Formats: sequence, C-alpha cells, structure tokens
Amino acid sequence: MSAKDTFYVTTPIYYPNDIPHIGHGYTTVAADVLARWRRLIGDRVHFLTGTDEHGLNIVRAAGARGMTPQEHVDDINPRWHEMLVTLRIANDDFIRTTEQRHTSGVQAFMQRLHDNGDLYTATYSGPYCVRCEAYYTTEELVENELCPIHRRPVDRLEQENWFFRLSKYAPALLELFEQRPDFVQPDVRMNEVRAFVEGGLTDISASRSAFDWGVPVPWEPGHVFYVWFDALLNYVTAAGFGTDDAAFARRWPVDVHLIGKDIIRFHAVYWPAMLMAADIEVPRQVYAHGFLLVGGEKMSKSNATGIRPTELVEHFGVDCYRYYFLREISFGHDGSFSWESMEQRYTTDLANDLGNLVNRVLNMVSSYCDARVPDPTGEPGEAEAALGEDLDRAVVGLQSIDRLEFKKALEDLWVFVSGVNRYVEARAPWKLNKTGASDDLARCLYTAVDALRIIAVLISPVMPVAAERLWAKLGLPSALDEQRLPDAGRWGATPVGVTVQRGDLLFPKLEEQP
RNA sequence: CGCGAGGUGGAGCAGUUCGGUAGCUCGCCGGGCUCAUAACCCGGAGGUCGCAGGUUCAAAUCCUGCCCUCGCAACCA
Repeated sequence: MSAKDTFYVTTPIYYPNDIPHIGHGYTTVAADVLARWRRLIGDRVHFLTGTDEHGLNIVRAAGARGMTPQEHVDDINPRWHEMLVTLRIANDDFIRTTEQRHTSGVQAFMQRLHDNGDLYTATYSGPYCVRCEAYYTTEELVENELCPIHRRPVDRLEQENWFFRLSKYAPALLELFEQRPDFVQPDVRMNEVRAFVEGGLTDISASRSAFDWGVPVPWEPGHVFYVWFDALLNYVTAAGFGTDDAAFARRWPVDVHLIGKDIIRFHAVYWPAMLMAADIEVPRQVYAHGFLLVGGEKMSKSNATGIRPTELVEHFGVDCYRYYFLREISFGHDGSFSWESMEQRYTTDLANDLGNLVNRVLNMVSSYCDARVPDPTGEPGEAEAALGEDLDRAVVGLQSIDRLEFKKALEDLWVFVSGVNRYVEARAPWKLNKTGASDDLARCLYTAVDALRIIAVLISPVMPVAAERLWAKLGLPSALDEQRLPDAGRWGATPVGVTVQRGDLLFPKLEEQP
C-alpha cells in the first residue's frame, strides 16, 4: 500500500533572526551523520533542513534593521547556507517558508483542517503596541507593562482568530504514545510529553490578523496562519505535499525529526495532532536532543557564549567539529562545550590514535614495501583474529547511529582504531623487516592497510573530509562514495599492489594558542 | 506541595529499564617499544556510586524521606 521507499530525516527549520551558532550546527551535523550513515548502508535518503521566515519576530527583527521582512530574510539566508557548506552538510533539500511550494502546500493542508471542522473562530484579547503593530504576551512586557521595543504603554486589543481544536486530539495522542512508546525519544521526553497531554490540552490559536507577514488564510482575507503552523508544515510541503504527490508518497512519513528539547511540544503534540486532523500519517519518531552548555550555562548571546561554528572550524577543522560534539556528549542529554575538551579530543583521538596510526602504517609500507600494498602470503594468526573481533564490535557499534547514540557508535569505532594500533604493536613489523620474515611482514602490512581502508569507510559519515583524504592516500581504484556496508567493511577488499602515499598528516598537532 | 533532569575514584561521563564481583576517556605512577605526529603498547594507584532509612541471600540499580545543583513553565537547536 505505502509507496514509501526513502529514509526521510529533518532538522528543525531555523529562525533567521540572527546568524547560526554551534547549537544549530549541533542539530544539523547530527542529522547529516544519520543521513550519511543511511546512505552508506544503501538506503535512499532524503535529508531536509531550511529556514522559518515568517512571523512576528521576523517582522520585529526586520524593523529593527530598517528593512522589510523579505529584505531581512533574504539578507540573512546566505549565512545559513554558509553554515551548511562550512560543516559539509549534504542535505538533499533546503526549504524557505517564503517559497511558493511551501505557501501553497500550507494553504492546501490548512484548508483540509477547515473543511474537516477542526478550525473555528474565537476572540483573542491581549496587549498590543500600536507602533509595533503587534501583540505581546504579558510576560514580554517590560517595566510596568511597557512595550519592550518602544518603551511606551500598550493598548489592550481584541482580534478574531482562527483556533485549532487541539483538545479534541488528546485521546488520540495518548493512544499514540501508548502504542508507540518510542514515538518520542529519549524516554524522559516521552514522559514529559505524556504528562503534558494528560494535564489537558487547550485549543490553540492558528491565525493572526494584526500583521500580514505569513501565509494568507485562503478563506479569510486579512489573516495569516500562526507561524508555528506554517513552520511545522515545512516537513510535508518540502516532501511534496500539495505539489508532488508521487514524491510525497515515497518519503512520507518522516523517519525521524531531529529537534532540540525546547521545541518538543510543537513536534510531539501539536504536529501529530495537525496531521491526524488532516488524515495524514504521523512521523515515525521525534528525537529531542540536549543543549550545549558553555561554562556550565545554557549558551546565549546575552552572556557572550553564542559561539559561531566557523570559529571552531577554522581552528580544529570541520572533521574535528563534527566528531567532537557527537563523541563528547550523550546526544539526548545536555552537554558541555569547552575549548579545552575539544583540544583534548583532537589531540588524543584524532592526532594520536587515528592520525598517527595512518602515518605509521603508511610509512612502513613506503619504507619496507616500496609503497606498494604487499600480497598477504603469510598465514593469519591470533593477532589477526583479535583485530577481527575489534572490527566486529565497531561494525555492530556503528548501528547505534540508528538510535542516535553517536557517542556509543564512536566509542566502539575507536575500539577498532585502537585495535589496529595494538595489532601493529603485537606484530611489530619493524622487527619482521629486520629479521627478513617477509611472509609475516606482508600479512601484517596488508592487514594494516586493509584496516585503514575499512576505517576510512566507517568514519565517512562523521568525518567525510578526513575519510576522503585517507582514501586518497591508500590509492584505491574505486571511489569512497561508492562504498556500501556491509561489503566495504569486510576484510580483503584492498587490491594487492596499489601504491599508497604517505602525504600530509591527517590530523597534525594543533598550534599552540597565544 | 508547579513540571522535569541530575548528584558515581582528581576532571568529564557510562551503567540504573529486567538488582548479582563499579566501567570508560583524560590526568597521575611504573614499565615496554622505537615504525610513527615526544606518538603507540602493557601494568598500577585512586571511588563506603549525594544523605538517612527500608525490601532482599544480594542495591549505584527497587521503595520511602531528606539535602544540593540545574533546566523548563507556549514560540531560543
């Protein structure tokens, strides 16, 4: 029945009020690693990210810069594309909610909710600033009920809004949570969401009439849809809903929405309810990761901890950036970023363990075998068997990526990296070379190079640039991006006789900081 | 009684679902190797798992109470 044949993963669409920080990079890299991993095991993948360009906050941010909303988002948008390039994100699509394919899809979707009777009108009353031409919430007001921007008294204004019958879907949501406890992950988030729904849902406002920067409500001139309805719908409109039914059928439902824990309610409560109302299948999973902490505190612009990805990439390189956050932090939990811990990861894991391993192996092949991969004539022994076990563990461990357990996956992968170092130590090819044990030497160096080939494949989802560089060093005739697991992770696929190049260090030691 | 998370060797963490010799990384101490980016490999010291009770043959893990830290409370990944 279902035509779905594509693994579909999304990031949130980001709010381009400002330029990206490492928190945005964190979510995006995680999604990219998952997408690359699924491609590596042979899946057709659709990886979506984008920007959420409507809403009152955009109007305000644009106004503060003396721009129209469209000018503002057009100006900021390139910064987000730059982040994707900087972090080597291989997304298949990038949606802006100001695009026609999105707005028409939103209208088609919301029309369904309207036709089904899940939208109704009611009066909303709240503080309103005439200068801003915008509503505020009581919490947003400053200094005795003043507008936070103009510092002047606000009016109290009423407006007719369209409301979504969210409350109607509480039983169906609880049923969903009951049937599919992994709908929301990690478990703590599921519990949180369930408790929220059990506490009772109130209907939510779905339209605005005080400003026009949004998707117009087709049946109600002067109204635009509330920005969260607009934003959440990117996941279906970008997949083809309302514009390309065939593409939509192949992708939907989404396999996993990766989000930060702050927007869990929108994705785990409002979003499935909206889909139910439109009679569309709900996502397979919503995964809310933790926050990055800097100096023990939540990162923010106000305490000067809003770090830009480019700062770190310039110093550590993109591979280390991608590796560090996923290796250092348990994805579902909050985790601390520090320059020192990142330096340590770079030095120990990347330079000492992996980079040095590559260098020492290729150096020996160059010195002892004229840089050509030898024919493994010697018999495999205990050392090879032990190394095989390490590889098995790494391959199994990598599948933790499917559960978004990146830390576990990389830990297990590094068991293999360490294993190759242990293997080299156990076989001591420098001694074999001296004693003229050429069969054992050939077996050892072939195995070591073969291991490097496998490592290049296995690290490629996380460190695509380093993987390509390593692959190039090995002089292999095939292309890295054509490699697929499990075949590429098996022993013996390295052709005998290819010429390796030692070349530059994969991860040279970092320069001392001034 | 608003909701939630966490408190494990010097630091940062895993383990707690389905109780059974406390594990990882870094740091520290000692040894080995010398192919390599002063890298690599081996061994060791170091913890009454926040506190107090309870259940059990057995608790970091289950139950009760308390202390401390930190998030969230509708639009910031």
